[in-house]
Amino acid sequence: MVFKPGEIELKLTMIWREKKLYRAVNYSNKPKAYILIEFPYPSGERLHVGHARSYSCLDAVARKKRMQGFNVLFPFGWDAFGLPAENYAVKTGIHPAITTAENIKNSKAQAIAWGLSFDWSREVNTTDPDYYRWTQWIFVQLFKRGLAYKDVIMVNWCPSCRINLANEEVIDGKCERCSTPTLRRKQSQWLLRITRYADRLLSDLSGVDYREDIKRQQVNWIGKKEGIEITYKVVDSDDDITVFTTTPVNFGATFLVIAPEHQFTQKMAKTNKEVREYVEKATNKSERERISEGKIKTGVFTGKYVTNHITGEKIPVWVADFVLATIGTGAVQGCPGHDQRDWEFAKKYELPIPRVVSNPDGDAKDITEEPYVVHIGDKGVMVNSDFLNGMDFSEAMNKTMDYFEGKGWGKRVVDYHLRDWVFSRQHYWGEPIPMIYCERCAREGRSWFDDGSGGRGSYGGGGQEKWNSVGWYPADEKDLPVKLPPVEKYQPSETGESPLAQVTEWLKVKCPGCGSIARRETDTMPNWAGSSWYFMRYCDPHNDQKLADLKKLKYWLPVDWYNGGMEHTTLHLLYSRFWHKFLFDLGVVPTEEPYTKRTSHGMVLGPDGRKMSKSRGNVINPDEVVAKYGADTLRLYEMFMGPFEQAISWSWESMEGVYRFLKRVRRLVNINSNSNSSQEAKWRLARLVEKIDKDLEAMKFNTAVAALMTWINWWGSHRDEVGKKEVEVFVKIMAPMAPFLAEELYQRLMGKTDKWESVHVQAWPTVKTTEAAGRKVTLVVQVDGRVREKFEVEAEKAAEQDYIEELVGKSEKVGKYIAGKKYRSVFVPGKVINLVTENG
RNA sequence: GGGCAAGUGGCGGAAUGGCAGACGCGCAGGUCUCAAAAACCUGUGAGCCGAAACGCUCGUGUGGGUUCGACUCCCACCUUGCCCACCA
Repeated sequence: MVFKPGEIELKLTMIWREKKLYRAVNYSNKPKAYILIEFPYPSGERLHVGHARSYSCLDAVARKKRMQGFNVLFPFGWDAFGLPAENYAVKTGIHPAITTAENIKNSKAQAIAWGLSFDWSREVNTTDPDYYRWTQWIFVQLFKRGLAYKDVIMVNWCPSCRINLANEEVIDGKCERCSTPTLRRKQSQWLLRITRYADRLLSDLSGVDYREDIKRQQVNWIGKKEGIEITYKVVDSDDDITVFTTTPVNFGATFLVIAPEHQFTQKMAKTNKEVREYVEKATNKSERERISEGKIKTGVFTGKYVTNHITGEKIPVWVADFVLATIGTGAVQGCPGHDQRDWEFAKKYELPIPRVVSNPDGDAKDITEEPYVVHIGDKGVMVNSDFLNGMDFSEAMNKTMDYFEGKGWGKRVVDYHLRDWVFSRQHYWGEPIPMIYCERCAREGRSWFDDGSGGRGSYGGGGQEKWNSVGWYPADEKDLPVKLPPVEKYQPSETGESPLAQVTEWLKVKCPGCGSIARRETDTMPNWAGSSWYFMRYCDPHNDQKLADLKKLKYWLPVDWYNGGMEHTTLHLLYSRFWHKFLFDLGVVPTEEPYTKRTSHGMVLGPDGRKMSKSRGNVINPDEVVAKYGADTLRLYEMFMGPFEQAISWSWESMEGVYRFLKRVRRLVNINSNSNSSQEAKWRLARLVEKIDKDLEAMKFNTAVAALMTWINWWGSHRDEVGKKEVEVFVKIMAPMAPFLAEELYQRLMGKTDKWESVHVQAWPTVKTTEAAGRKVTLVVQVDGRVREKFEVEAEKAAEQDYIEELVGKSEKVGKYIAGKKYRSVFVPGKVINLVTENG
């Protein structure tokens, strides 16, 4: 008998679609379950086996929950803006919208063929103007609340892609996409003030159920640090320099170092040739060069001094490129005894290295031979520090902050590793940033903020504290979306301007402020924009009045379970939490946090154990698997291959094993003709139902499949013991994992009836309905911790110590070991009895 | 340099305080067959005793500890993987 999954799967797909089995119903009185998987980029390569893994697993969860009586929302869509389509357009001249539509069509066909139970009526596509209208609307709200602002910043420029990259997109000094070393250059960019939400993004983590390592990564990325900003006055000058520190080592500060980009450096460069030359050299270096030069410290003395408040000593001010302008205040006080970089710098330029912290466990080396590096939380006792002497390192920090604040030398501040989000891209295939710049208003000092009733200024206060918004207006909300116009060339210009800058007709727009001719913003949004709120749109995907109706959002949000890649833990997850909190503050969404629970899947590696890539030739095509073995085999194998969160290599042999299993199930069900089941069959099945339910919730898909296999193995050798009713139960619990075969077998079991009913809308079997009496367990007898005997007893009896002791007393085997010895017993009901002899 | 995770048969892995190696792959033997494939059955951590059964010892990276009992908990170390990183 040859098992040909293809035809049957196609037939069932058609029926399921027709019956609309997977529709999520707004406001149903069933309990809701919103299960979300990250929507993919529809690439020309289509969906790969990695997608199949996490989709299959979460689909099994969604299907099970549906059978358990939940109103399940399990939606899907496309994160379709992105470089591949644009690069393809640059090469071929074909509009990205055309390739994107084609790719979506193909990828969607795959998802359907895999039997994923998405509610396709809620499909979203970030490149659809009806969708990005609301992405733009959110940007406008951010602008109006002062959370979107323009600033000239150093950006990472990829000379090959001709695009500015966010810091997050630069890996090892190289472009994330093409691995070309990036360069630094200045550009005016839109930024989102995510830092204003840093505290809430951090503290609200305590209320969500994210996997521990995911939480930790978010905490580290936000990187909250408490410290003190100390302002030093430059001797014989009106200038001052502010440093940030988290350590109480002021008695050991023997110099100051400032970044090449620092204001005071720029000022000195005008008059000091050495400084000028150093700055030029340093700023021309690419990020990559700076990193690769690593530990070799270079610097130049400015010729200026400041006075160390606490020691009264004159200390020199240096410029060095190991100090980064974007971190802290762009200036540090050098405490060479207790910081690796300061120590190397002091060694090279022969600056004094005093010790102000001692190691309570004893110092091995002289401080000029080796620094004693301490951070808050480390062990350390203050020395040579006057009133701090003898204090613990952390205690001394508190004392120092109080003391400096009291003297007016500095103030306590909280600093974050998190930076504001660079939101501009000079690309075509992205959402146009819906802003308008008017030269005339700029000249005359007008902006959206001081237009109208005057109430806007208070919103704008936050925005204007750091940038000059004059001349800027958001597009009128009635005019959204600002649609992408057709262009002739998709390539960004050499100057780094977006391709949109060439579309003169589109550029020209009436200024909302003064009515004269103004110019549209030509930058587009980054990839992260559309994906920052898509889970809201699924709740109400066709709304043309709002991004989604609040009542529907109240019903569906928060997402109960969100699964996605570990690589999105710091960026996408943080960005979408930020937007969600912002929209919560506006009253647009009903909850503070978007996702109740977040999990992550592991990668599927090639058979050689390495990441799949075209160039290595180790890519497994899921379509090939489906064509040859059927979708159920693909699904079940990807669940079975190993722990969900772990990276696993593809193995054709293991996959064959799963295929064999499915064939066995089919045969056993088809040849079964018993009407009654044995007691053992019943309790085994009851145990299986419980196990599958628990394993799917705990994401232990591999052991869930193994449990199905164990049952089938038992059935195979006890064929007379399984009756029709139990076969039906088995088919039902298999349905979430192998939906096609389960449906086929269920229909055969039901026979021809007037009313066709899918297995996937049947109630999930409960232990009660399967009559789980008479269950046996193995009780282990140990003597001094070693296994000496096993009893097969009924589950209830296994909990009775007297009964077990009696059995033990009768056992010859055990008797051999305890003969003539006194012992006491440790009894664990249902599991083990350990006889501990007195001198054993 | 920092953070996180993980080390178990020939391989992927199971067991998270109570029978170590579930389940699958692979391998060996067998049934069916003219033969092969498929399918099915049996065995499969290492070692010892033995004709066999029964039995015994060792065994989850290394060393220590807690416990009646440790792959599981604690301490130290070694190794690997991933993420972050001149973060003041």
